[in-house]
Amino acid sequence: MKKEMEISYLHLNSKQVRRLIQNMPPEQDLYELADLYKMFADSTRVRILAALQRKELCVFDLAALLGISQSALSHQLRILKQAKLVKSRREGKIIFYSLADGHVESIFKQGLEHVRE
Amino acid sequence: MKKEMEISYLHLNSKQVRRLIQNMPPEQDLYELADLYKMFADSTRVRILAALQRKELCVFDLAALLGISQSALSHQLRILKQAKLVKSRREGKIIFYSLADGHVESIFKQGLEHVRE
DNA sequence: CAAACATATGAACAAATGCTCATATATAGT
DNA sequence: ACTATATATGAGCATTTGTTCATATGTTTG
Repeated sequence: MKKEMEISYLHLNSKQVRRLIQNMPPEQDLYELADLYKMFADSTRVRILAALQRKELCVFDLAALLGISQSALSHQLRILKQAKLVKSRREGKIIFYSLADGHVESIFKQGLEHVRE
Repeated sequence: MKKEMEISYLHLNSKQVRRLIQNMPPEQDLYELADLYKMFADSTRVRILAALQRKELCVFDLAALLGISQSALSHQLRILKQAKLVKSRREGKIIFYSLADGHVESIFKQGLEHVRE
């Protein structure tokens, strides 16, 4: 009987690796995680979210503030809304966007901490 | 003299919006933030990072574990390494990869919390 | 209702991304 | 030195992504 080895190399059948597989988050969660972070993976969207951290803003102000076209902004807002990261409310002609919940802010802050070392 | 209005619409010159701009994180940080989250924005990379959360693994085991080609994995590991999210150490022919620091884990967990509501 | 304003959307296109295939590099064993 | 093993890398390709341009939708005002 060989005794257990401590290396993991080519040990896909060993207890260690089987346990590792079982302890991994469900595949589904990992795909959703990637989808969530995709929202933060574009500088335009990150800048939008950063601006909305302070207060709600209308599309026109957001576009001017970030220096991007109304159309590009609108496309990105739609994406962020589908991902439930922002919400909107209408007031007459104007539509105000704001962050959907606190998670966005905490994800944001966590990332900044890492970036700033 | 008009008195201050409470709506923000078309108020790019107002105090409110000027303050908002000043309070935003520096542009540079936002670009780096997007680059950081790009690493988490692909399901292959997320799965790699998830596997490495438990323990270091060699390329061969990782590929088998995740069911992806050695080449695809190697390309992604290079990307993750350049982003300083993983590190590697050689032991003979074998190269073991592990997470570079605790930030990866906390970013990971934070995202999962959001995904799981 | 017509005109002006605020935002949304579809098509088209360029750039970025992730994979595969073939090949290169590095190490170990004989 | 030769071969096998483990990992890395470059080129090519298909897919995805973000933008622009033109146009559509919705809302207020005269």
